[in-house]
Amino acid sequence: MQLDNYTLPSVIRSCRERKDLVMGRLIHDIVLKSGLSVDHFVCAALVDMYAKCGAIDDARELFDKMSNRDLVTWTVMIGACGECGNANESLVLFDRMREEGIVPDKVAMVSVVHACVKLGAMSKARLVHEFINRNKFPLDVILGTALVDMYAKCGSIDSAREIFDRMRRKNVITWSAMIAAYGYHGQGRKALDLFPMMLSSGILPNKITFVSLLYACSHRGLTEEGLRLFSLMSDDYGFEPDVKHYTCMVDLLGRAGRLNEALKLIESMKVEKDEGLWCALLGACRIHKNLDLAEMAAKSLLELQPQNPGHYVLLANIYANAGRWQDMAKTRDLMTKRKLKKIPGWTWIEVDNKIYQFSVGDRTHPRSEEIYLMLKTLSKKLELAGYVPDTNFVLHDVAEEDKLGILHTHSEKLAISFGLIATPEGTPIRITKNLRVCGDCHTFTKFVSAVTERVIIVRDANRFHHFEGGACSCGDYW
DNA sequence: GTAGGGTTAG
Repeated sequence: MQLDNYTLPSVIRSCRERKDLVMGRLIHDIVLKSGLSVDHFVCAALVDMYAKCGAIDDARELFDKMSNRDLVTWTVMIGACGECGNANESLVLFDRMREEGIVPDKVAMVSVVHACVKLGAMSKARLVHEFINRNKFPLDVILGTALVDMYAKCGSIDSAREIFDRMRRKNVITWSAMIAAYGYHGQGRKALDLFPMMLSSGILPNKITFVSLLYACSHRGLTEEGLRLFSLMSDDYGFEPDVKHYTCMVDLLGRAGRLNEALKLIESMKVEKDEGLWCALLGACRIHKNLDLAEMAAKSLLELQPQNPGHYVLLANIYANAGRWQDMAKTRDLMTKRKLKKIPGWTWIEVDNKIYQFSVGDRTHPRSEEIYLMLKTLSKKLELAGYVPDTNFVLHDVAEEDKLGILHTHSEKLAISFGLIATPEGTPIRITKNLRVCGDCHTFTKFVSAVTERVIIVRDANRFHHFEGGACSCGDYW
């Protein structure tokens, strides 16, 4: 039989679902020979298939070659850019789409909202929200949930809650998103308070709801509550814990210093252990300086994932904190031998709707002189207030003096200094980091919030930190 | 009769 514009998209969708790029390319060849390569449905399906299989360049090439792109194809491409780490491009595409006269619908807006989530850029988030309001898009449960997630991940838990409260219809995903949001903003109590509210509104939790609840407990040190929920999950709801639930529990017990119980729990597991689980245990060993257990966790971790430089850095930091310099050097050598490099840290800050990016020791910013001057003045004030730089967080083979220099110019310190000179006094400073914030920068930022009387909101790779008056919302649990 | 959308650990 002849293939047509109905059969081909279905076949292409199967390739997408199975992430079968080889088959996908084969079908693409068939499309080219079939004469259907100008069909909307076929093309959109191909772009989507390439994007979801991680072949973003192929998706883009095909997209650029299309002569008449319709709304769905634009939406697919906008979503693909956001997903593959180029959320900025998503927003650029969104503008271009409208310039070409294509009117977005609510599904397109979800992809745009999602790009803002990835960017973590509050001013963009507000603009997109205004656009949604101006064009009177009804907040259905999916677009509403996306907005809740967007505001939370851009740093405003209050705006997220406002949207949440205004949503007429909420489902389990909406509730879970809000619970998770309180969790990563360090407001564990509020996360837990939502649970009975959710139940009384007739919504049943799923396994993800429980991950979010347990996460909220571990990040606030709510140990007993977490243990109760963990039992409740299987006893009352019949959910067998998966590795994510165990990871939250290891984190919960580990942070609380109950490392032996954490280890016992791991040993009792019937599901497969993954690197995240060992990471949680290793992180707890760092906090509580348990070197023996750290080495055991690190061994399992590096067996499972020998190519992740972050694991070596974490272990090396643990050794450094314990003054075990030889072991630290060994860990670093192992990294070199395996040709691994520490992932460079980046920090972003938005000022006047523009995003500025900093790396360690960065001098590319046009106001570099002023930034470094601010950093210098600031450091003097902080030291008078009692701040002592912790050079254990520098993993370079350099003399102590140089270490200070490197630590001093970590990307988050530069971004904060820029924030201080480029925004009005008293306004909050929001920054985003691609890695976890380092211990020294965490202390530094606490002092800055006290000395400058600014609220500083930091989104790192894991969670949010709200610094105010010399303290952090994470309660130093991070 | 065909395509695009939201939540989760470390």
